[in-house]
Amino acid sequence: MKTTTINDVAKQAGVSKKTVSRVINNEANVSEDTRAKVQKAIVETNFKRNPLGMALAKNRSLFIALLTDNPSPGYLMKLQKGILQSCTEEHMGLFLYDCSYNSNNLLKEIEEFIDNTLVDGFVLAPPICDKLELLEMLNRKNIQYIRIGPSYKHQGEFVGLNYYKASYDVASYLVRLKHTNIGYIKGHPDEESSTIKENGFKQALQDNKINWDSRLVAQGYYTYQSGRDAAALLLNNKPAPTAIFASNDEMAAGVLYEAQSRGIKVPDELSICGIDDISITTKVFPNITTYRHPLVNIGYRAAVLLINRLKNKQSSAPYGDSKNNETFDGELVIRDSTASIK
Amino acid sequence: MKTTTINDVAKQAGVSKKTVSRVINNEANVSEDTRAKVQKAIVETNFKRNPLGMALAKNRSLFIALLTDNPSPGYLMKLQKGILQSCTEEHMGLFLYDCSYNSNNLLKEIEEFIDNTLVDGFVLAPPICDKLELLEMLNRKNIQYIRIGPSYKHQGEFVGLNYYKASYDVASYLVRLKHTNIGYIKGHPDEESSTIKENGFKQALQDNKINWDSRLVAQGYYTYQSGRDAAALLLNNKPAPTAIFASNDEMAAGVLYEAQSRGIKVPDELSICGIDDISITTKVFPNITTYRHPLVNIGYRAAVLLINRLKNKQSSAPYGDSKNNETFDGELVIRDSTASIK
DNA sequence: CTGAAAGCGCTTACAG
DNA sequence: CTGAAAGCGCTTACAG
Repeated sequence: MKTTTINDVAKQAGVSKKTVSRVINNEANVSEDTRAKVQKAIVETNFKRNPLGMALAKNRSLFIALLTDNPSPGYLMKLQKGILQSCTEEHMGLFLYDCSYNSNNLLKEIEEFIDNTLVDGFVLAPPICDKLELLEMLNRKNIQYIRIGPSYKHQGEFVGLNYYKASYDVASYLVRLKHTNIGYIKGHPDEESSTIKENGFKQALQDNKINWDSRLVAQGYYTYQSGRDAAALLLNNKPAPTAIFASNDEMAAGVLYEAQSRGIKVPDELSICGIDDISITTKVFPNITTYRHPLVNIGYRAAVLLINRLKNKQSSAPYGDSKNNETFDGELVIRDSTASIK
Repeated sequence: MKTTTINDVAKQAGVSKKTVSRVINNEANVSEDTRAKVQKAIVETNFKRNPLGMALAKNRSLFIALLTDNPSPGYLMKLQKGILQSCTEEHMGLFLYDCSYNSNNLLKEIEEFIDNTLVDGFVLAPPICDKLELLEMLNRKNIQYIRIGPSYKHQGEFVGLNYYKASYDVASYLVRLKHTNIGYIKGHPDEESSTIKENGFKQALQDNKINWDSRLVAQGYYTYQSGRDAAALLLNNKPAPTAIFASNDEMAAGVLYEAQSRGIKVPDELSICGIDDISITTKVFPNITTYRHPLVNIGYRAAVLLINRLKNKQSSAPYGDSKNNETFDGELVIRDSTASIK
């Protein structure tokens, strides 16, 4: 099955292939007449531009990749879904690359990946989006990227989640339920988001005149197991907290398990909240109250911004230092894992 | 940063670029002497073959893609992880494409994806791997693929899971726990695996002289919600089943939720089992007894087989009709959602 | 506004 | 065993 090339279109339209190239790239300086002729020929010959030809000539593939470090599956799935959707709309393929945050030769591995696939854009998911050496390497190699996460040391563009509002709102909600003895499980110490969420939590306490008690704070790492472990610690307090706020859902699920394995009734004896609204929150019993981040949308927008940037760069349209950042708000989602103090 | 090309290597080694090409493709007919010279030059110039150049010349990208229909996230994540691992080892990129099984123009969309990315190989996950029109289209376009799932109408190669053994073993285990009133939730009616699992279940009942009771069988669709719905139906039976065997974990999690929301104690009043061993089974309380399929391994092997095939085809090595199928066994994993009848 | 030439990095087909 | 030529499908840089 011979595919039709730019040459076939040129012949059919009676123009040079350069002119065809102009049309498919939407360049200026083509008379309306010939443009129409070419477009007609494109349809007639069922022409599709071969991306490899373009990539080789331009030295840019327009392929993008999602770089992850295998965080919570539910989080990743939603993000991935949005990114994929945008890529499909833009007729682009999405590469996947799963790396290891702590690998010693992380940078080398990623450079190799770039060489092997010739991607020229990355969507960086947390926690990899906060890895400064990586961002610097990408800058050096002139590989475009967009970060999923809050602004970080002024590197690159980002699509942000409003982590502060998330934790502030969740904490305030728990206070409205008359909880004052609230355990808090922090996120991974290396991630920007952890600090921001903690600040939101503290501020909510302060605004409600509740004292901050360090015995009610436990270190987590955004993983299920770390949520369990932290809950075990917090629940050993006397008196035990009446609510535990885990700074992501993956940990909240761990808290729920730990509570249930100790025979603690949720929400009657313990309220539990998370952040993100990943799928597991509606699969466990009881469903977990959380703060919904529009992750699918966030992934979608991140990919759109990245792809637009690549395309603009290609057509040498103005692309200054103006950053196209977007920050998404979310909303509190009240479910069955929280109840008010009687 | 100018990258070094085959020409640079040729110059450095004092040979023609064709000879360099021979060396990097491991072709015969190169004297050991020049091969060594070229290899030395490759190292010295830090040469990396540009995949786009090769792809354009050969009209094959060696890129592969994972084609999914967004099944249970946990299932997909494990599969993806294995595939990714193999791709990384082989220095290949993995494209992702999420399609909609029921889309009217599924085939057209996939053809477009192929045109846009020039992938020349697919890993087909269930349920998409059982879509005959798709397989035929891929055959026609001469796109290689490997299916994750049992043999199906003699199409293509596959990496199979032993579904029969899975359900036979789980059912037998429930019988050993003295359950005789066992509810069964079938898989999606369009998927081969559903029939095979049901056969395994029936055979186990028969071998243990337990009568098959159609009121104890409910239709599921491999989704969480369908598991809940089916459980609701089954639990309305009088007497209610003492165990429910869902033919995948996603549904088993739904069963657990439904039971708990009715105040039914698991495992004391109801035992629950699934199949697959996806991550949710160890995140809910109680952890769910299941049959572990080595999904990471399965994904890994599938990608290895596919990539080898592509490479062999490329080097025109013998590639007959000999199929390289592999079938993986799994193992029963007993956890806390099952108990014996007193 | 349009096109002929040269080139991106590699391979195939052929000649020696 | 080795290489010069032509080509994969597209674009850039230039000329008109």
